[in-house]
Amino acid sequence: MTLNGAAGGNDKGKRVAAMDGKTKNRPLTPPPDGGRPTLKTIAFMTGLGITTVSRALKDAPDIGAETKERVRLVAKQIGYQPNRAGVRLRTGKTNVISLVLTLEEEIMGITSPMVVGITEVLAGTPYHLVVTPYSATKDALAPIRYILDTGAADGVIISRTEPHDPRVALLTERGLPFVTHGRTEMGVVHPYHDFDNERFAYEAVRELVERGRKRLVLLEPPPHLTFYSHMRAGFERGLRDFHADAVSFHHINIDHTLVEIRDAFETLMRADDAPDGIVSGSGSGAIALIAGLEAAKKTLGKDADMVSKVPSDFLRWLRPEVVTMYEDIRVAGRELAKAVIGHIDGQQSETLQSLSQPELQAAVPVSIKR
Amino acid sequence: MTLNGAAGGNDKGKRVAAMDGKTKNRPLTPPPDGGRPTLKTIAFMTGLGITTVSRALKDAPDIGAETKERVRLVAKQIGYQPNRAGVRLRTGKTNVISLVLTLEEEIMGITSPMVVGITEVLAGTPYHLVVTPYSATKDALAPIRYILDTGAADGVIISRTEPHDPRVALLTERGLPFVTHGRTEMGVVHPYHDFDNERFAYEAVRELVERGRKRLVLLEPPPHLTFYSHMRAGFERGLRDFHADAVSFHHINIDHTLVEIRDAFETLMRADDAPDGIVSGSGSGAIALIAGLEAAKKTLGKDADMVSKVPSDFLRWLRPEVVTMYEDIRVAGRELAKAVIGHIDGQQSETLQSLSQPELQAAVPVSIKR
DNA sequence: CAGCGGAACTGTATCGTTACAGATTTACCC
DNA sequence: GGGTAAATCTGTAACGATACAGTTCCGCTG
Repeated sequence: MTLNGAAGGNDKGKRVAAMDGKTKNRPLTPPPDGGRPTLKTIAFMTGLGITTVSRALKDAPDIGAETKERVRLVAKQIGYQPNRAGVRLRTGKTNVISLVLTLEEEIMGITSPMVVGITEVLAGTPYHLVVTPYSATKDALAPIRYILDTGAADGVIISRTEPHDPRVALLTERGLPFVTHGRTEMGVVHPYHDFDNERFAYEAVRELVERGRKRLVLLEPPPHLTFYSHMRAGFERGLRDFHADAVSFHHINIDHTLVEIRDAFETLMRADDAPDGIVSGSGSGAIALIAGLEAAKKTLGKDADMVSKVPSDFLRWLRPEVVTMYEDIRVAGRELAKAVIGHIDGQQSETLQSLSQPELQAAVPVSIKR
Repeated sequence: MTLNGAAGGNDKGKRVAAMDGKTKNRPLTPPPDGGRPTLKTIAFMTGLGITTVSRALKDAPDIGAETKERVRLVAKQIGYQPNRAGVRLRTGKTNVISLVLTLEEEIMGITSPMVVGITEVLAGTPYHLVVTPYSATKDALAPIRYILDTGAADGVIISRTEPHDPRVALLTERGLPFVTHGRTEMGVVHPYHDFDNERFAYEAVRELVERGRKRLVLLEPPPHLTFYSHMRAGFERGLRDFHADAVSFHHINIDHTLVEIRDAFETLMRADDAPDGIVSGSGSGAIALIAGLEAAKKTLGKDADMVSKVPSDFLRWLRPEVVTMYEDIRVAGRELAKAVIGHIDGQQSETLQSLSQPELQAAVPVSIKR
């Protein structure tokens, strides 16, 4: 291999551009070392122009096959990684996915496994996960506006959807890719992942009726959230199909504090028409219900049975008499991440919708026999 | 107010720079609207140079008081927010704090309240929180190297520290601000926040001995983590001071699965020299211990008492007979965030160290009297 | 051999910001 | 009046990447 001039060699007889000394695209000076490599570094090492290197790394059609190979090799050797700020400034692409969370969303820690699931998927991509919180007591639109106004992310993940969700309307209108954890009812087709709460409640009723329970109560989500109606619908369909009655508990929902839930439920359980079957829409809520039931001097499994949706397996360890249906939040996180990326990549929203089914949690495995 | 030329007015008789038409710093054309405002927008509106606007917003000493006022007013009116990519490219400042997490760190969801605590503090700053995961089974240094190599963050939060932690060594050597959740023993002074596990174990022993327990067992952290020795030290100091004996359970620690812990503990509880007092270093571990104890046909509160460290209040709702000491992870998140920012701002590391004390959790409040 | 098309590569301008080195004006002094 | 310092403002270049509009050279055609 021959070397022609200061620039790197090229022994295939190709012409070498004139070096008039005023070029900036063909770096003649080695980049100051110590810093991380840039396109300039590779350009210097290969003797190519910065533009060529950039295009070679993108596999552009107007770059020679051998050149691409050389560039890729050098880039890999020196561990080149594109400067995110440079890309972002020039192209607007942030390579950021924003997870928008309520600060209050913290009961029973739904966030942890979700973040894990999301990052598992993002690990194989150039995307970073940025957590953008908001106070539920304030404006849920604020973080969305911030992201839109500052171009802070390429995609957004939101949860706690409402049937007519202003965040979904805004994001759709402004064309920013997003995915929701939960569905909407706005006639807008958008990516989502959801847990089948209708099915959950229906199966819960079936389970309770099979255990001989007839007077059922539901600890439901707050009415403004979409999955409220899903869960209620499943509950009521179950009541009809399996011939059971509902006991009213509408003044309390899973967003109430544990103490509130317990106190209200204790009152209910002391009433003459106390329920004998309980469907709990949340794992932490279930704990408060159990406490209320026991405060009313009733016994779980005897005076009443309970089916609860749970995000972990604590309840089944501590109260195996509760029937638990597992909602895998980690999987949800994975699905959500895949869906936003799909949306960013221009896939059809219809293909980015998924529903996960409740799984009846098996009993804790018993290892030691006696 | 008079207007001189296309540029905004200035009626105090100050000179107006010659407009030779080739300037780029004094924008003569309105910025393309629809986009978000930049310094150029403000420069156009005020008739000032871009540089002046930039310096005015930073309150630089060489800008007139009235000019600053005008610039600030316009900036506020049009909702100017600096472009992060521009700043980052030019200055290297990312305005990012990176939370480095193990994907496996998920038992009992320590992450949720931590993320909430951190974002609560960051909300009042220009910092964003980026979650950077790694697989504990692989190289814990990988994410640190990534951040260092790509300049991905201004500050880093790490947890699960070891006495000689290579991450701390690397970050210190490379001068990137960080804070650890947990201490180290390397002779390196660095910001940290930690829970006083020594005190926790000591007080736990006191509590158990006061309840008449004499043969105590500790469910400890894995030995390679720093707080292992803290907790052990507190436990042993307690044994000495309060005259109790230790029952060995060293082959199991809080990183084992719940099933492993339960099975091992069941075996232990069936032995002749079974313990009568239990100190659990983790809330989820406590659940497995309870299960093991009950599998061995023993009763909590009768055959043995337990004190556990917990990050939430489930255990006290479901098993009020367990004495729980609360570790407030949300507060930890806040402290960690404050400490990294302090470190970034150049505060002395010594002043950025804090230790939170275990609080004996009060019983669940009883509201309904009968 | 002029002309032309295509392959392969390159220069320039630009995104938004800031460091740095001027530039202009005014005030003031001898 | 000339010189100087202080106050205030401005232009240019640069950070790293990319879009776009060339440029160079080759082979081929008529």
